Amino acid sequence: MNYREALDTLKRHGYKYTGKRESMVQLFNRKDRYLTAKEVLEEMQKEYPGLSVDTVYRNLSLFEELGIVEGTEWEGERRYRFHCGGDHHHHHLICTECGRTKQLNLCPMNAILGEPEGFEITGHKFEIYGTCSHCQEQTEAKGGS
Amino acid sequence: MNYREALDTLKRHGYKYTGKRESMVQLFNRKDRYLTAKEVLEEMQKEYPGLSVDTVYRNLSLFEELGIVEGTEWEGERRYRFHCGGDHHHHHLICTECGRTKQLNLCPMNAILGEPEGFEITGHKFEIYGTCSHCQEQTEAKGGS
DNA sequence: GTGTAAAACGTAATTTTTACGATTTACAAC
DNA sequence: GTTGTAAATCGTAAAAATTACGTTTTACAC
Repeated sequence: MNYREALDTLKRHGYKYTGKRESMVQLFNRKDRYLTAKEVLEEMQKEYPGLSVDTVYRNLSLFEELGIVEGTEWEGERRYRFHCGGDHHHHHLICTECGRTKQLNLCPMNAILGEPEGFEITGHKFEIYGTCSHCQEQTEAKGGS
Repeated sequence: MNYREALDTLKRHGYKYTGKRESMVQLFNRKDRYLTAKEVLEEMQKEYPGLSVDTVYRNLSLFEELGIVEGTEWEGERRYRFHCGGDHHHHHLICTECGRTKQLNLCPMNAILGEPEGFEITGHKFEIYGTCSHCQEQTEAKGGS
């Protein structure tokens, strides 16, 4: 997903092209990582001071529905990032400090064929959590002697 | 994990053996599936009408820390189930309707060796969501012609 | 330019989780 | 068995995340 694709997706589905939606798309394009609703709100309020939380949550849901962003949750909060990788299915290494990700070209579901009996699969989640090199450096710098 | 093991774990770590903790252990032992804090609260309030939410959350955290229960989250809520499988690492098929699980003897982390560069792994999550046979029947019964 | 449905505002309600001073209780020592 | 004490629980409130909704504003088709 890129900037133009995202706005095209909105148009194609008949949604209006507002400054706030453009701003949100730009935000996700700029920050290439998972963001919480709160982070999105705060970032966007720099440009739109009186921005309503309703607008953020509503558009986050819409964007996820349209595949503009992909959502997940960890540590009790829902998080979103620009939908990467086009159509090819993948998973992520996720830095729990900053939300940055690395793509994983491996899906464990390939090994599941025929496994479950009497269980209708509707989805799956495979995520590896940790600390990215960037955040490791930051921690070392702080804690260093 | 079983009933006696759970109480032994509490004793061994010097925690007090209260009626409420026993009741919670029994609850998880009885319901062999993921429960939300709210469900735990409501079930336990049948036996202890004035039960405080503080007690539930505090003990859920403690139980998870001691390995008596294992926690996860989906659909915006934290959930807990009796810790199964002793020491051998495993994952679950999870019914998102009722929280019942099936054990999966497969861990995708085996395929990751050497994969991530400059990324310190601290945890991972692999869960398959769906509808168990029990809940499929219920839906069919309701929606059936 | 106008009309209209969609979007956003402003604010409050809901829901989940955490916090904390006061009270009660488990349990060890006597 | 009684007693002392730290831990556990209560009762309630605060905090945090999310959802809801009537009103106002705005994008955009005509």
